[in-house]
Parts: sequence; structure tokens; C-alpha cells
Amino acid sequence: MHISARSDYAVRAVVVLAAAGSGPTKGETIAADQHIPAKFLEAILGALRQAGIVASRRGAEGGYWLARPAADISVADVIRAVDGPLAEVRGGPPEAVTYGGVASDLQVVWMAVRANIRQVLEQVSVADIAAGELPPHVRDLAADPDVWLTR
Amino acid sequence: MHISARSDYAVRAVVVLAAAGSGPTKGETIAADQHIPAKFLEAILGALRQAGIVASRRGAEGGYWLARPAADISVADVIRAVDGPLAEVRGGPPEAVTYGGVASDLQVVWMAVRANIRQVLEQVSVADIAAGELPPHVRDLAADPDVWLTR
DNA sequence: GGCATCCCCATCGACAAGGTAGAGATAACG
DNA sequence: CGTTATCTCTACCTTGTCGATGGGGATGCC
Repeated sequence: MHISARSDYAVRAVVVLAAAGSGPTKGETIAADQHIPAKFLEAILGALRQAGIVASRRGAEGGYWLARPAADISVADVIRAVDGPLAEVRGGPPEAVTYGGVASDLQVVWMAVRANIRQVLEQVSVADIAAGELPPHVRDLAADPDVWLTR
Repeated sequence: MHISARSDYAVRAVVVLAAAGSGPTKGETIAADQHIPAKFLEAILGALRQAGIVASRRGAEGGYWLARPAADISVADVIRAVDGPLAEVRGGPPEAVTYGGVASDLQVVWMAVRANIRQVLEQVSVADIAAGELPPHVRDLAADPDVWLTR
């Protein structure tokens, strides 16, 4: 899977905004709170703004805030805004690949993987993370000790 | 997630070998059957050999075959052999990242994602794909029409 | 006007992805 | 023994992305 630094930073920034409430929060403040390079975060917040996830204002007393309720912003929304589609096969959507002969069922496997990724990322909102209250089925998945083995 | 060409090619090659039975199959034959660049496939098969997934013999009548029963080789095994860990966060294992303050539950989300990826890739063997008989819970995941939407 | 903050553009080094080329080792077979 | 077929190894190439930085411009509050 490889969650990029961009996606990781983006989700954390949005979670900070979810916890901050309605007033504007400075980019520098978010960067310092989450130990993210300030200029890099700026570019990420720009992408989030263009995607309609955050809003912003310049000047003194400026900053960023959420453009819609935190409960309506999923982790998947944030990742797609900064890094594109969640799951791809050879640079394209998995439903576009076609396999010949004996490997034809491989596409079904890729689709199942994407379905399972979505099942987590689309059902966790940034409000859930900010409040520390994840959906039960997500917490259950991570509760299995096997999951924490590096393998 | 981004399944690389390497992983895609590797899984398909191993599925071909699973379907081919016990005799050696030439690299060129696999490449032609699955439309994979021959020299690139060679490098991939080398990695699979070092991982103990395939065995090989040089010279006339040489080729590649599976080093162990096809039912004992999961898709996850193949991907790890050619591309390393299935899921990483910023270049490291998700259990290694640590988040401060309000984002601390984000790690649990990443762990849940990895758990769900593993649930598919570790439970599908190359024998399953070659035979066209995927485990029921995998086929069920891909049966949902929502999954085929690009989003 | 002055200051704080976001906004845009350009660039950078490091690395990986995907693919190619060619020479060398080794096994079967006549 | 020599020839041919095949894997094996090393090296290289091109293109793109990732993570990050710097500088100036636009904008908004006081």
C-alpha cells in the first residue's frame, strides 16, 4: 500500500483542524503541533483547499478551517485529494486491467483488495479520529495481535 | 495501494507455473503467454527464485517451475518477494509510526487497513487463481457492484 | 501604511520504476 | 567435444515521483 508522507501529513492536518473548532488556525501552528515541514504542509493545504475540504483566509488573523463538518470528511476523501486514487494496478484503475487465460481471476483479487481498503478508509471520518472514537469494526480489525506482527 | 507492474507480472508468472504442472517452463513462454517484456520478467523470476518460490535449471530443456505446492504460495508471498512489505507508512512499518496529541488514533486506522489487505492477499493462493476457485469471502467482496465504481 | 499570512512558481537531490543490452555460466544432446 | 538453448549477472538508461526548500507576490486586518 505505501501511505505517502503527503497523505499522512494531510490527514493529521485535517484532524488538527477538526479538533480546533470553527476559528482559523495558522499553517505554522499545525506544522509545529504535528512536526510537519511548514512549507511542505502549505502545499498540501493548498490541495485540500482546491478539493473543497478546507477553506482559508490570508492576512493577519488568517489561517485554515474545515470547509464542511468533520463528520462528513472521511480519511479516503483526504487521501484522494492529495494523492489521487486509493488503489491502482500498474498506474490505472483495477477495473481497467484485463488478463488473458489462466490469470483472468487475478482482477477479482485486486478488486477485493480495493473493496477492503475502502471499507476502512471511507468509514472513518476525521471527527472519529479527533474524538478518539473509531467505528467498532475498525477497532476490532486492529485489535487482533497478529496484525501487529511485522511479517 | 498501487500494485506495481513488478508485482502484477510476478503473480501472473507464478500462476502460469501453477497451471503448467511439474515440468520446467521457459521464461520466454511465460512472457509470450502473458505479454510481459521478456528481459524484465527474467529479473522478476530471479527474485522469486531467491525467495524460494520458484526453482530453475539452465541450458536446453531448462526453465522455471514452482519450488513448493501452488496451494502453499499466497499472493502476499509473491508480492513480498518482489516488492517488499505489503503496506507501509512513510517508508516504514505502520506499527513503527507514533503520533502526538489529537492524531494518536490514526495509527489504529493504518493498522486496520493493513489487516484488511492481508486478509485478502494472504488467503488467496496461486492455485486458487489458476483453478478459478477463489475463497468465497474474496469473491463476495468483489461481487458488490459498488466496488466496480471508479469513485 | 505596516504587518501577518496565505498563495504561487520554480527548483533541487535522491530515488524508484520500467525497461534494455550484452556477456557469461551451465545443462542437454548429437 | 562442440553446439545450442537457456538461465544468470552486471550494468545502464530514461522518465517520473517524492519530499522538501526558497523567494516573491497577493491579500486581508489593524
